[in-house]
Amino acid sequence: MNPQLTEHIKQFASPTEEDLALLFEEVEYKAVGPKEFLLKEGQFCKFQYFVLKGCLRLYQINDRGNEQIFNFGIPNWWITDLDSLINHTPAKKYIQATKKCEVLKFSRVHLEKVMAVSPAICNYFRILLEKVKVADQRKMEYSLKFSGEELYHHFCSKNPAFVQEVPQYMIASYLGFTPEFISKIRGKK
Amino acid sequence: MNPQLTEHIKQFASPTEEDLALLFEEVEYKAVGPKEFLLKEGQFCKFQYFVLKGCLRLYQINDRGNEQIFNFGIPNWWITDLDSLINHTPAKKYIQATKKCEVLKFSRVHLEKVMAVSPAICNYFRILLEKVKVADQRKMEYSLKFSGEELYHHFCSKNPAFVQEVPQYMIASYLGFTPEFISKIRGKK
DNA sequence: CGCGACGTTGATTTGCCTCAACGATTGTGG
DNA sequence: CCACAATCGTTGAGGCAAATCAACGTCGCG
Repeated sequence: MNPQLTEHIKQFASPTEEDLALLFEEVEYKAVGPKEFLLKEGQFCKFQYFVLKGCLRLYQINDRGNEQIFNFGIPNWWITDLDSLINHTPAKKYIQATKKCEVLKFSRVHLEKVMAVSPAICNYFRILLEKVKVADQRKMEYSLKFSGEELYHHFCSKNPAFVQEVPQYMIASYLGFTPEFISKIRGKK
Repeated sequence: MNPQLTEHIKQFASPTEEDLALLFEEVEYKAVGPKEFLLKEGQFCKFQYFVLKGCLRLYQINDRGNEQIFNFGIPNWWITDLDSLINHTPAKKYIQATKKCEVLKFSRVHLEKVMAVSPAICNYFRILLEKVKVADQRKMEYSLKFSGEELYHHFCSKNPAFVQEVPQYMIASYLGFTPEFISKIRGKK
């Protein structure tokens, strides 16, 4: 029964004590070292991770050998490879800690059981997914209406603390740029 | 109690008769003419639409006056401006029929009431949102790993029927291209 | 210290956009 | 039923933003 996650759930839904008891019936606390992997390409993803501390990234290596970062997992957020998780296919992605992390590890099987009976927990995840959808949509919107330079500055202004914490080349990858391009933007003044 | 939507829900969840009765307690069937709007910029979006027939698009006009299409609403799918809907802000987007359509109109207030008490209906929407997330993620993945030409051909091969049904410039907008660019790709052979 | 990871800088290339002019098709009113 | 406009698609010339390629600087760490 982790207070940090409990608190997070209560921000969006109103679980009963029973809901929470059921949810935490099966959970594993896990400390993760820097560069450690929670998922590698080819594995079947069977878990969702709630990030307590640190930062992880979900990425993929494309045909040209370049990394492509889809999401970061920051404290009070979830990270998983949803495609592999829900379609029961081998992952094409990696989940890796960018620094020392602490996470809660939930099996998908368990979470599905919980969601089937608890409207509160189900609603919690639904609401998170809706927020994710809005965020993704805004990202698309910005990437079309801003120039690369504007996009980078916008991202930095919205996430001033975050950009300090991860290497620049990961920001580049997340925004869909080359590391050189970011470097040139920064060199401009 | 619409059979088409009932059938769709049962593909993903197991609602009781009571769940369905509650859901359909408040719903409006609506015929929509070509180019008719279900939402315009500046309005507060308060509804989610289930598409029975036809095709709609969710789009936005950006600073340079260009249309930017985020989603299409095709039969057996939902369409709404989620950002406006969940954040209670004025919409920056339009929802417009690309042809003659039939939709079911549900108010968000009602759906939230239903989801609060029915795990089945809540799970239905959660599962759809998960699928949407996976689809969005794949779109991002492709847009980075494919060239424009490959992206277009990939889209056409995955949606052969759909590309026949909507004007080419909408496909262009959805994929993030200019109409001229698509035209040039097609001219290549 | 020396190596590897990360960042910088410059020269060059390229994929796609912009702008402009010109068909083809549809539909609408006279 | 035709004239005309509006809508949609095509084609070409030219430009630009960002990628690529390559070389070098810098920092932290075993």
